[in-house]
Amino acid sequence: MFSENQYVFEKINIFLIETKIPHEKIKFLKNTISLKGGRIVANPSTADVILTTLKSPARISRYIGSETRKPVVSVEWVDKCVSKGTRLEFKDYLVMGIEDAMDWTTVKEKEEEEKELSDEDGNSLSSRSPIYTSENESSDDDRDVDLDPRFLNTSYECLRPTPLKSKFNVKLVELLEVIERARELNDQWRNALSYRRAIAVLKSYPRDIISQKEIKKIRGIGSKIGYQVKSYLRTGTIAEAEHIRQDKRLHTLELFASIYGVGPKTALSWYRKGYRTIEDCKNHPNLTKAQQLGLQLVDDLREKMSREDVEEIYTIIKENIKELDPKCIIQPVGGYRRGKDLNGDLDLLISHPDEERVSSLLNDIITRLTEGGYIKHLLYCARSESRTDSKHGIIDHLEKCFVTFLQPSTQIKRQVDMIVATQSQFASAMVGWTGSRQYERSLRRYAKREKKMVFTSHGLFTNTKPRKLISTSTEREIFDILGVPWLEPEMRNC
DNA sequence: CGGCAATACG
DNA sequence: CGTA
DNA sequence: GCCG
Repeated sequence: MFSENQYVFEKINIFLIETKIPHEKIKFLKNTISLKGGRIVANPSTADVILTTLKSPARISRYIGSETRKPVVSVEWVDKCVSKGTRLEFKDYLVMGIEDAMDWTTVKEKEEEEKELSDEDGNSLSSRSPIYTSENESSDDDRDVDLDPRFLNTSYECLRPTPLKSKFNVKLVELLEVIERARELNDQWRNALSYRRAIAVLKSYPRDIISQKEIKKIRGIGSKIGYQVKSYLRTGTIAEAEHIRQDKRLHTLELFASIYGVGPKTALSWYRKGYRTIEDCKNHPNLTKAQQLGLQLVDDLREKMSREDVEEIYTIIKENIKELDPKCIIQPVGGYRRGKDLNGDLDLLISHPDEERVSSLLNDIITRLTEGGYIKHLLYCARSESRTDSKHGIIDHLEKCFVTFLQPSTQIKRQVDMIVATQSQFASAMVGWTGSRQYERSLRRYAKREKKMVFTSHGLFTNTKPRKLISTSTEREIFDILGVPWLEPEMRNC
C-alpha cells in the first residue's frame, strides 16, 4: 500500500514552515501534498510531521513551539517521495526531532487518538474530560467563551458598524497594525489584507477578547493571527510587532513610502541602492514628477490637519465655489467625513445639476483658487471621458485634481483632493469617496458576491455582460438596493 | 485552489 | 510603478 | 493569511 503513487501522503498531517521557501515552491509543495492525499495543517500541534528548509534547531523551534518531539524533516523528503512514488522513511531527512522516527503505523495510531478534537458539544454537562491535557491549567485565556451575541460574525465589514476608536482591544489592534504595515512595506499585500480584516473584526467587537477559544470562532482570524492573539493574551504583547518596531530597515522603508509618489516598491528599491535619508532620495537620478513634488513638499505634507484646519480650508473653498456658481454642491468626504481627528488630506466631492457645467467646473475652480493664491501645486490631475467629438473637438474635462492648498492661518501647504461628479453619479461618488478603504473593499465584494452587482464610485451596475446602470440618487438608496445596513460615516472605519 | 475592490490615468 |  |  505504500507504493500507491497517488496516495503517497495519505492521511498524513503536515505543517510547513514557509520561512525561506520561495513562493512558487510553497505552492508546489502544498499542491503536491494535497493532491497525493496529505493534509497541510496550520498548526504544528495538529501535525504528524513538520517540513522545513531551515537548519538551525533554535530557529525551527520558534515556529513549532513546544512540538519538539515531532519529526522535523527537510522538504527534500517530499521531492524524493514523489520521484520514488512511495513514502520514504523520515530518518534520512530528519533535521531535528525524535531519534526513532515514527513510521506510518505510529502516525496512524496517533491520528485515531486525536479524533477527539472536534468535540463542540453544546450543553452536555458532564464529560468535559481534561484527560490528556498534560500541561494545561485552565487559565482565563482558554475558557470556552461564546462570541458576543451583539457581534455579527461575517467576513463583510460593511455589514457591521466599526467605530473610529473602539474602547476594546485597543493595544492588540495597535500591534496588529504594526504587522500589517510591515507586510505592506514588504510587498505582501494579500497578507496585509488578512491582517486588516482581523483588525477590523477586533475594532468592531463589542468587548475585549479574553480567550483563545473565543477568537478562533471569529471569521477572519485563522491560525496564524489566532496564534498572535494567543501570545498577546499570554504576554501582553506580540513579539513580532515588537521586533518590527525596532527594525531600522522598516523605519527607513516607512520614511520613503511616506513621500508622495513613492510606494512600497520604490521605497524598497531605493533602500537597496543604499539610500537611508530623504536627502539621499533627493539625489536620485530619475525622479518622477510626483516624486519631485513629494520631496519638495515633504515637510508640509507630513503635517496632519486637525478638524479645525480642515474646516478653515473647506470654508474658503466652499465660498469660492459658491461665488463661481451658486448652484454647485460641495461635500467633504474621506477621513474627515468619517470623523477622523487628524487628516493627511481633505477630500472634496463637487457636483452641479447641469451636466454640461460639470465638465468645465473643476477647471474653473482651480483657476480661481490658483489666482486667489491658494493653490500652489497640482499633484495629480485626471481627465475623464476623453473622446473625440466631431463638432467640438475633444471633450476632455477634469474629473479629479489633487492640489496643494496654502492654509492661511498656518502657511502650511495642505493636500486637497477635489473630485467632480455628475448628479447621476453623485450618490455613488459619496459612498465611494467616504471610505474607509476597507469599507469600500467589503462593500464591493458584497455587491458582487452576494448581489451580482458591481459597485464603483461611478455608479451601481448589474454584473451582466453589458453592465446596466442601476440609477441611484442618494446614499441610502444604494445601501437599500445592496441590502446592506445604513451606517453613519463614523461607523465605516474598518 | 482561486480569490481577495476597483480601475483609469499619469 | 503610483495615485485615489 | 484566510475563506468558501
